[in-house]
Amino acid sequence: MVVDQLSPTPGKDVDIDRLFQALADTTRRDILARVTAGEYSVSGLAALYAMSFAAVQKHVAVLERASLVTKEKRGREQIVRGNHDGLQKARHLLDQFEMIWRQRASRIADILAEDDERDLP
Amino acid sequence: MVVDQLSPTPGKDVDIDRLFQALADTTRRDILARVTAGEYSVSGLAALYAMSFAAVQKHVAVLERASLVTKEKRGREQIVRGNHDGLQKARHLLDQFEMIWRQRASRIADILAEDDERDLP
DNA sequence: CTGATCTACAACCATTTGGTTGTACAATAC
DNA sequence: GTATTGTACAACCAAATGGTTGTAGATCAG
Repeated sequence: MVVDQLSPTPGKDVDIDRLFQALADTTRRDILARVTAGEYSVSGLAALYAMSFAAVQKHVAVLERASLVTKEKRGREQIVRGNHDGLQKARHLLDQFEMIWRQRASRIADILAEDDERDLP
Repeated sequence: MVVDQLSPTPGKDVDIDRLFQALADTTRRDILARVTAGEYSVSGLAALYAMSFAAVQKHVAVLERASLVTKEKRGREQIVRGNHDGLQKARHLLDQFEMIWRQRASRIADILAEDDERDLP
């Protein structure tokens, strides 16, 4: 039975830091949702928000560095697409926390079960 | 059939920003994992990391503001526990992105299906 | 009571972040 | 050809972040 396995890799995990950091902004989450649903050029995205083109460009760069998005040059435009793998990685991370939670719950259940045994002859 | 429903609530969602921001740090994720698995006092947590007590205290505060953790005073100690609801909220958010992805996939499937219909008499 | 422990909070500092404007260049349109 | 569009990138700025030290208040142990 595995008892303790909280941080298999101790040390800064910059990739995951970047992943959640990228998700920690409303504009970036909105961009991610849009490019996940369909294709957008950077300027097409920029037209949607009340901020400069450069600002949107930076947001896309943050998403790209976090592997949540990919860019591909098409003519003079840069097409942005959602990257499913990046998303799944984030989801997987949160699922691990859910697992830890359930492990704790079952450990508590085990303790209760041991109490029951003690009551038996 | 729902076609477009990317941002039902336009505007800064500071709660979700805080949620992912809180998750975007290795130390905080480690703290979260530990207090999700069991109980820790703030000083008990502080003993685990190569940084000052005040720094850990701040990390716990960030997790608390993000509703990922709760604190409860017990004697002179402050007990930190994982908050399952906060975690589920984050997971739910990523599940929504997964949904958007699948909607896009099925929309593409629909287009292909329409092509098939055109081929039929 | 005295001393040790646990916590809270302020002040400070370096770095990062989220935004701006401006410049430069490649690809398209006319 | 020239003009326009889409992008990249630098320089700058205010605010937030992640860390420090120091001070002060509660609570517990002897």
